[in-house]
Amino acid sequence: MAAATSIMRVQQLLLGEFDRICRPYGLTFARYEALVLLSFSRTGALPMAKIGERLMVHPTSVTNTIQRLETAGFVTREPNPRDGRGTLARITDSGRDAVKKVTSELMDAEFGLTALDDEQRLAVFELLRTVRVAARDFHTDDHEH
Amino acid sequence: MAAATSIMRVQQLLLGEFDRICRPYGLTFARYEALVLLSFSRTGALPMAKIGERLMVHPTSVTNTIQRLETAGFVTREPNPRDGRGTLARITDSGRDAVKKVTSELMDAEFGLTALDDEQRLAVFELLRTVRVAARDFHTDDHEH
DNA sequence: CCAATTTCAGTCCAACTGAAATCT
DNA sequence: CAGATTTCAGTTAGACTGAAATTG
Repeated sequence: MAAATSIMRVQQLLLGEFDRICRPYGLTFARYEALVLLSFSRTGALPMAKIGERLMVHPTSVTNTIQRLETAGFVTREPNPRDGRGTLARITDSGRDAVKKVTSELMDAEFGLTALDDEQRLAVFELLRTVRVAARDFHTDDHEH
Repeated sequence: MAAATSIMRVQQLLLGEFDRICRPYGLTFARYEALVLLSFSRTGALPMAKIGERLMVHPTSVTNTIQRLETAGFVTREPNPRDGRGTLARITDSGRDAVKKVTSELMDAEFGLTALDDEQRLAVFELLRTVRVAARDFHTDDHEH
């Protein structure tokens, strides 16, 4: 129980710090995550469904997130040329700029894990990677109703 | 960054499983946490402000949480005899029963960390304890005043 | 008077459900 | 046609702000 509680609590601490850093840029951490995903994609654009799958969020949440990012000028929407049903979200130059600035600040804050050295952070990552791999095994298909 | 991302993601996985277990009892994980805090207190009752401090939640969130737990019959409210400004939330027998059942189910689910053995869970706890201590999230003075 | 405790009214973000529109 | 993709309307939980009432 102590391990699970610690994860919940540290996440709360991290999210607070991340949101504090994101706020001046008109972002929340959830929106920043979507921007990062787009910034790392090959073409700078991804289908809405793919974004939801990668970030493990509900399709309607993707619509909401992208709509807010579009209002802020950080992404544009365009029809998916390869699937008439779909929409692509594309990161703008302004969006890439915001990602760069926020990421830089997050790195300055050492991602909220200032209390750990590099080796300890790696240990956390490796331990939790085991959990994530196992969880994906149990949720191979999220699309059933 | 990978460590921070892992913590965020595993928390998401854990919270989903915890909420799924809590739901049949009319609880969310946040309300369950408040009940656990009360169940472990010496007298079964705590001031609202103390609950918020321990769970690191806003005073208005405590009011909201306790109000819902009261509606469900899991806590009662009473004036704080030691401070006329204050209110005590007291866990009921029904609340203790719910905590017992949910905790039992959480233990059966191994707290969502089935992929880790005992030693690994301890490692996670120790690493994250360092982070929490730095963030002053550990209350070594466990006695109420 | 000032500070602390709690509550209320209302806002915001995000996850969700159910349904609809559009397209494969 | 069935199935996939996205959006819309509305609900819910929770965190927050600002203000008020009460009391120390």
